[in-house]
Amino acid sequence: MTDTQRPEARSPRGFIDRRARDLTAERKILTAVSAVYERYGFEPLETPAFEYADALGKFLPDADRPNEGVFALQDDDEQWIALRYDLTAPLARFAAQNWETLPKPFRRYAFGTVWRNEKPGPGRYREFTQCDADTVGSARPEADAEIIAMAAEGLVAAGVPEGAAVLKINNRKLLNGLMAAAGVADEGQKLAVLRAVDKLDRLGPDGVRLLLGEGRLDESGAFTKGAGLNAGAAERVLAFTAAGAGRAETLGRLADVIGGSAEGDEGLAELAAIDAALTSLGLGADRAIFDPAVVRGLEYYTGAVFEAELLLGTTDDKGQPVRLGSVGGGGRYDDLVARFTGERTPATGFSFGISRLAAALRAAGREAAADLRGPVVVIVFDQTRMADYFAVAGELRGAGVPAEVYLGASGMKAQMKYADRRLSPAAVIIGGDEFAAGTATVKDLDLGRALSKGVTDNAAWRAERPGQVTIPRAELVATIRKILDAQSLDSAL
RNA sequence: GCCGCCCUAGCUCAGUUGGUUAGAGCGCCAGAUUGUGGCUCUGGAGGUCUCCGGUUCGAUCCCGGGGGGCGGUACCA
Repeated sequence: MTDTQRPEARSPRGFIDRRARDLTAERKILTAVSAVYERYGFEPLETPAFEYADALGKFLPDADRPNEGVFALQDDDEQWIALRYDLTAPLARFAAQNWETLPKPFRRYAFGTVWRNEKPGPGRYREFTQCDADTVGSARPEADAEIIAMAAEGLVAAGVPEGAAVLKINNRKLLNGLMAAAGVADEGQKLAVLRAVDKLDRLGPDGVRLLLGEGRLDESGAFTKGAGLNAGAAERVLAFTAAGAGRAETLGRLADVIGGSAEGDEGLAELAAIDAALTSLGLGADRAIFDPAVVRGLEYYTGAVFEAELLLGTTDDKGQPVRLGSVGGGGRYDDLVARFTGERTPATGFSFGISRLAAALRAAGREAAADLRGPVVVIVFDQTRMADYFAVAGELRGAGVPAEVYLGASGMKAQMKYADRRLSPAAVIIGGDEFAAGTATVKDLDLGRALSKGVTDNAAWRAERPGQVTIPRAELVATIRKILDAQSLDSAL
């Protein structure tokens, strides 16, 4: 094979490899959040990674652009199938397909990988994990409130300290009512207003004012066409987005701004009911607030919308402050199942972006050091005694201690280095002396890690053999157990 | 998608106003230390200077295009 024929070892754009550090953290979050969902009475459901493209809805592949937004391919029966881009659309399909036999309302949670064929950015990939819970078949605002409460509890279970995250709640009907009152009837104009409001956190009121009016010229020189509202209507929209305060107080302020549109009043009533339910579920304004500036996606939400925002201050690899922003979101989508059945079916749900949540927690230094632990390494001192070494590893494993026999070809020095690099708590050394005496030498690597900080002289360091004890073979497991119980990795690192 | 910037060793980056042997730090490997990781010292390996084409006696450097990355913007279920 020549050089030019060799493939380059690289992962596709927007896709990343994730190692133990990330995976253990994500699994923990997944397990914790799932447990919360189950405690609220949601049953697990797994649906396929692929769906027929028309079932996914919005991004229908056509001959020209089959992969717009989704990863799609044509099956050998000529039908387009596509990788799911979230867990809600497959749920809508499942609910429609099995509606007759499902207990209603149907409450399920699901987690899994989703794929989006779009431009990757920092912390934004084309493949990631979501954990999602939905109630299908209940129009009650309490169903929304319960989803919100569950999301708040999920955050705590995932390791977010109380007070470090907030659920922001809004209702599409308010925005619709506002626009009706402001005289916005054109659908395109409505969308433009929603997009403008969605940018409030990034551009501020002045930027949004421009986008509500004629348009805005950004620093790269690109011009974004605005919604074309007149000044009075634009100010009315801005006043609406600024109405956030305490939950009850926000409701009062919004009532003033929206002023009696039928749809707006409906939205207000729903929010009032959500407020009451949240209060009885024990969620105060420190954990769930009304924020009129929350928009979420444009397409399918019909009522309440929610967003989970992390408030932890964090920095990236280079020490730059990072805005963590949203780690999950959801809302009410009363029309999604109707796409299949023709019958309006109320539904509401919430999704966590697990990878993003895990990355945020790691960035905030909330990662448990125990996640990084390697196994106890049994040093191969004598190639002819492999059976004995495997017996030692087996004994440790039997006692529930992760352990492995070194399977490389290198000498003892390299084996010690290997154990160190794996962040192993201990190494087991059994050589000629130990075999003869019926003993084992156990080296506490954590202790060495801690002591090494103050060591400058290599000869003395080696002579001392810190944390190393030779004990009767029968006491091996107990000795290792003692080292593990000390959990000295934190102080060693 | 559009606009701008960038791409030299595994990583972070020097450097060559186009000239023949391209550098550093960190990391990696080995020895000092015959059965012992982290400190120190010594040595070593590692580069088609992102790729393809053009200009040139000669291109890592100049020009064009591709790819990848970063930032802004648009979109974001």
